[in-house]
Amino acid sequence: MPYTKICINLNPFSFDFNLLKPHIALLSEWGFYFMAKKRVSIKDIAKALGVSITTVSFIINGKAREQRISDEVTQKVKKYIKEVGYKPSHIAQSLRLGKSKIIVFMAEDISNQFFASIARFIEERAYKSGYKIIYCSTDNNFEKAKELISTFKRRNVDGFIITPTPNIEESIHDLIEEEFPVVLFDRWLPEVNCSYVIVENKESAYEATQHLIEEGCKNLAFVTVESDQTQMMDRSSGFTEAVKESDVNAFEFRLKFHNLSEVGPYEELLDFFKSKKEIDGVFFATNYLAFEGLQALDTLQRSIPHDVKVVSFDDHYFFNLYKPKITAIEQPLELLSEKLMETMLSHLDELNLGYSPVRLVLPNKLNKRESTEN
Amino acid sequence: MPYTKICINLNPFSFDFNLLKPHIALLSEWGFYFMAKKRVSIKDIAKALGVSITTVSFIINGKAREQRISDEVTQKVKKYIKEVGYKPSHIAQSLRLGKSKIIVFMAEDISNQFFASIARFIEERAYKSGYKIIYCSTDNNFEKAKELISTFKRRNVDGFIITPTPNIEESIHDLIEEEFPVVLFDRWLPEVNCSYVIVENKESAYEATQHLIEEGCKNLAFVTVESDQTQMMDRSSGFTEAVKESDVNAFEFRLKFHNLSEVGPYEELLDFFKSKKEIDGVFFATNYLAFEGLQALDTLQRSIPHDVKVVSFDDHYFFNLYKPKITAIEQPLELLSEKLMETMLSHLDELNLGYSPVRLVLPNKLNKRESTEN
DNA sequence: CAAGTATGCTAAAAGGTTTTATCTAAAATT
DNA sequence: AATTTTAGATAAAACCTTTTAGCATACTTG
Repeated sequence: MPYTKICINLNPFSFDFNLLKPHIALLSEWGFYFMAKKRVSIKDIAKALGVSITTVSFIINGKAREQRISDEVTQKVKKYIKEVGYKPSHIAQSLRLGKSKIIVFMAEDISNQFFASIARFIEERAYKSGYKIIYCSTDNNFEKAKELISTFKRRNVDGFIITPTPNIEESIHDLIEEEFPVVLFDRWLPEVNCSYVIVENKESAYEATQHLIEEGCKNLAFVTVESDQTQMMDRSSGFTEAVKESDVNAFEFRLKFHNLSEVGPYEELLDFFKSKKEIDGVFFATNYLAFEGLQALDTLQRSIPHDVKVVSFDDHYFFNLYKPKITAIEQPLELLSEKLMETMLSHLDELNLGYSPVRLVLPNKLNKRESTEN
Repeated sequence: MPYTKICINLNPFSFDFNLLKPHIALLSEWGFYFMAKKRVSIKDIAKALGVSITTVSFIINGKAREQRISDEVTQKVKKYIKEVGYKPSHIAQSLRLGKSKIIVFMAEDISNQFFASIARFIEERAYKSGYKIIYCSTDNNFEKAKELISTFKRRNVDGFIITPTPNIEESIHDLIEEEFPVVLFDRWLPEVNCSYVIVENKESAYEATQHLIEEGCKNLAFVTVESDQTQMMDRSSGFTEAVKESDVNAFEFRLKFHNLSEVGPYEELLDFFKSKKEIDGVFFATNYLAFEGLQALDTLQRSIPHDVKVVSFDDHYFFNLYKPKITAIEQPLELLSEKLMETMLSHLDELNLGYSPVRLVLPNKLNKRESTEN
């Protein structure tokens, strides 16, 4: 909201607009333009009403009684504020109070359904508490995340909700050292003493794998991406553990990291399934992999669940729509978001009280679907 | 980033930490805590280097030469800044300059794939230009949107990107009057002279309907929601026009607005399709409706594309994955976001130059898929 | 009646920038 | 020699709040 530097302050009670008209006309001819409405500040209110800034501020902040401002003055000020529609400048408050009431939400990719859903829940909760959310996507790229963290520090954001990228430990550590509230999610950093909210990756992977085994699979595949982040490691070890406990064969297939220009995961998976004809059960470590894998299996005419049984981590609307329906591990999105914000807000409340991290691991739900064979 | 009020400023060049140790120990015993690192301000730099704040500011902002600051001083300051890792406070800058470098993205629902994708593209573009994005979801609710706009005004956001809700005209009008840059998308407001970026709803609906007719459909259904917003009206009129030009029957089915608690669209659609057995072609006005409709058709055992041919507005990853693949109108998400930000940034540049709205209507792409009958 | 307390309000500092106007000393021009 | 220009820097205002400390005046209290 820009306004010209030449600014005529008008007392709305004592001014005759007609006096001004010829001057405005002249100014307009000179190429100036006239701002009818300058944003009114606390100072303007004080001046207009002949009281001090302090008084107005106290009244605005509900401290009138406490500060022994007379009812008469209080009413006068309140009335005027309503009249001119005054709203305090959030920026000035931020500067004064050192709080911006902004939380940053650093997702891996905000357009991904999982993160977008969480974004929605978080937004809801944050706005209720007077916080706004700035989002950004790290692409799981360390450099980018580091850069983002640094620019957000400058913005005096009040807290960080982050899906940590690889190698980000030091930046997170610094953040905590500087007393920024930080909550990680989806994955965590064993080397950093930081709050996080994650799900039972290992347990659910174990359960899902067992499910495949119970369904009679003998040759299991675990399809994942090249990553040593906790969520992937845990899913992997859940799978491995379940496999060890029974006498089935297991294959682990790690997709290379993909740039969009390279050959896609679909082709890679096609090759993989072609080369392992014996596979009769697949565990996809993410739903994205599952979507690609399902296409590959379809191309190869392996029917689900007859020839191959499939389970995916991270449920999706489509797994229920797809024919056949696909069994998947559902993460408790709403609860997760709820806990994320709860943790964040409690950290924000307890600033100065020292840092005691909260670590939450939430249970998932295995939605078994292949029995519902339509 | 809080710090205690008792703050000992240390000149990092001339202080011996050992001198301080016993005092810190004592303070700690008293319950104080010690901040190793206070955020350094421009003032600290000036004091430490024995120059004025102005000088430092000029150097930081690349105006050293212009303001005839000697190279000697410039180098000294720059070196020191690098040493202490000084970064200007964005809040203070915002206050001073009246710009927050924040754009707000008001979507109908940020967790919806369409909006989430746009959010991602917009983010990319914004960050490149030094802007951050705050998002929020209006739920297409007028009250909520109005409230959000008002709180964002206080935040001195620099611009608004909005999917307008019904009845929001006045708020948008006020926003423009107050010289906030505003760009609408997905739909627009005929009564407000405001920039927007939308797609060719009518043209594409016409084309898609024609496609159904060409494929031999004789009894067409148009499935939409109760809404008089432009995007829906245009899709509807595109359908109607195509129908009029040929001799097919047409049914328009408008779903009631749903609260989550009510009976779902699935049941409603089931009833609809049951009652109109002659329908052999369906145009869904949104992909959400299509997903629900596909399930209903599946339940009724109407095979696609044999018994019924289907087209949906707004393409989706899943339409390509579904069996059979579903024909859909693909909106140019990336281009749309690109134009959205381009418009916004140009408005931000041209502030003060008066308001000349930009109106863009982008073409879609009809992805015909039922021929690919796998 | 002196001392203390309650009442009603305000001045001024602080928070961190940017920018305008100004200042001094030296150099260049009359 | 007197005047103007330039180089090199700076003081202070402005952006808009919140909050601490304090100032009169009027009322209690011992």
